[in-house]
Amino acid sequence: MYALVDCNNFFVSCERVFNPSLNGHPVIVLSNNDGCVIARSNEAKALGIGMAVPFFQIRQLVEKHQVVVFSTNFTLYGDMSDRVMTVLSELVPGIEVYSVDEAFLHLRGLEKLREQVENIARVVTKSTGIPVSVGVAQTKTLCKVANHFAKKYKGYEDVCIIDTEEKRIKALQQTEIGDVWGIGRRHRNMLEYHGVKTAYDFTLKSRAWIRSKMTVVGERIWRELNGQLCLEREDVDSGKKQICTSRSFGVPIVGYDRLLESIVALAALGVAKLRKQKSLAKGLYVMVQTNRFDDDMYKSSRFITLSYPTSDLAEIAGYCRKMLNQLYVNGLEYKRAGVIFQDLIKEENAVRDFFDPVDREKQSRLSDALDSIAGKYGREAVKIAIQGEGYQPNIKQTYLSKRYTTNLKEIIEIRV
DNA sequence: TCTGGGGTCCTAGGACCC
DNA sequence: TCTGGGGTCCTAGGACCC
Repeated sequence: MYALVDCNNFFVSCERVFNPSLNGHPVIVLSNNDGCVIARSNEAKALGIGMAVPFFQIRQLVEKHQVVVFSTNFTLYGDMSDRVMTVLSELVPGIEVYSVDEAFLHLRGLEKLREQVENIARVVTKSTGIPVSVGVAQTKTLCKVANHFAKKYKGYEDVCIIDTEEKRIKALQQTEIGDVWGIGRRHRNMLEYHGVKTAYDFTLKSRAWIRSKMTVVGERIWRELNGQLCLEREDVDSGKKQICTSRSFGVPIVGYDRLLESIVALAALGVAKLRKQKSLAKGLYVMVQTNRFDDDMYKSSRFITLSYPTSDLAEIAGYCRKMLNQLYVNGLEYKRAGVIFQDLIKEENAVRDFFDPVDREKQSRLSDALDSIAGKYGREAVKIAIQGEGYQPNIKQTYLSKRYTTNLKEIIEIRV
């Protein structure tokens, strides 16, 4: 049996841990640039504040109901996520971290299932302050269904278990097709057009029909809902397959030099992630874009395959410049840019090439030195010249909370 | 005025090879 | 007149997720 543990309103819950007076009040967390809503407390949901709604559209509502607003604080949420995952991994034989606020657990046998799972939830909340919901079933997709019920209906007390055929059918009959994991807006419309309203209707269609309409992706969902496990264990050690760093700019960027600085700064963030998982990139992708809500939006990208895989920022910055030369159109206001590293390989699998013009040993020693300085003094301490002095992240964070758990200067204060 | 960021997986279709 | 066909690799883009 699998269990899906999902942190309730995760980012809001993180803020509440350090600010318990927020309990019972409507709270929301905003995306980068304070652009739109990415987390809501139950009270905020009850006010009708939707997910991903632009902040400016709900300003009045926020003022009227005194909704407490936070800018996104990923340093804090990332650290809290690590804590939750650590606690979970100590409680069960196997864990697959699926996202910042969710993990699939491999349960210990079937005995006292409910007791076992309730205990997991209790321990997590007690040791981290984060409330969770748990869905238990035979397949991951059914766990998602169960989790949905655990969240939706008070009666389950945060734990829903689907362990009989009867419960499976009943749960699927009460699940709208659009709420099934893996069914997005497109497929929902298509399925509803064909009379498939619930998850149960979906399972009654023939496998061949599903496959012809939705490829193997749909077929997997169909099998999982029917109780056949097909989303197997993820390879935990594999690391990310691509690393993507992109930003929207609060203030648009004009001019080649500023844009290049921003792109290299994004590449620097990506390189940090790349080096952390000890990978090298063979493919590099750079993207620039003007305002996506304009009719005449300009969006363009370039991809190159590197002759020699690397994680060296100076070298990558050189490629960024080459690609930007091809992408750049003078006079535009750029609102967004991104750098993606693809075709990642592990450092230890890199093959030294006789014709490689770069001394990789030396380059690697330099990068290691930079990493260790960054480790002590922060990523801002050392930069390469092309990043420029003037580059600011250019991000609005009006309602930022403190980094309670990772920065000594911002540690929680207790007054008595 | 103001509209996120980081991922995964799959397919179609072109290029190229034998 | 008749003008192969199968395999593989690559890339762009769709769809979805949190």
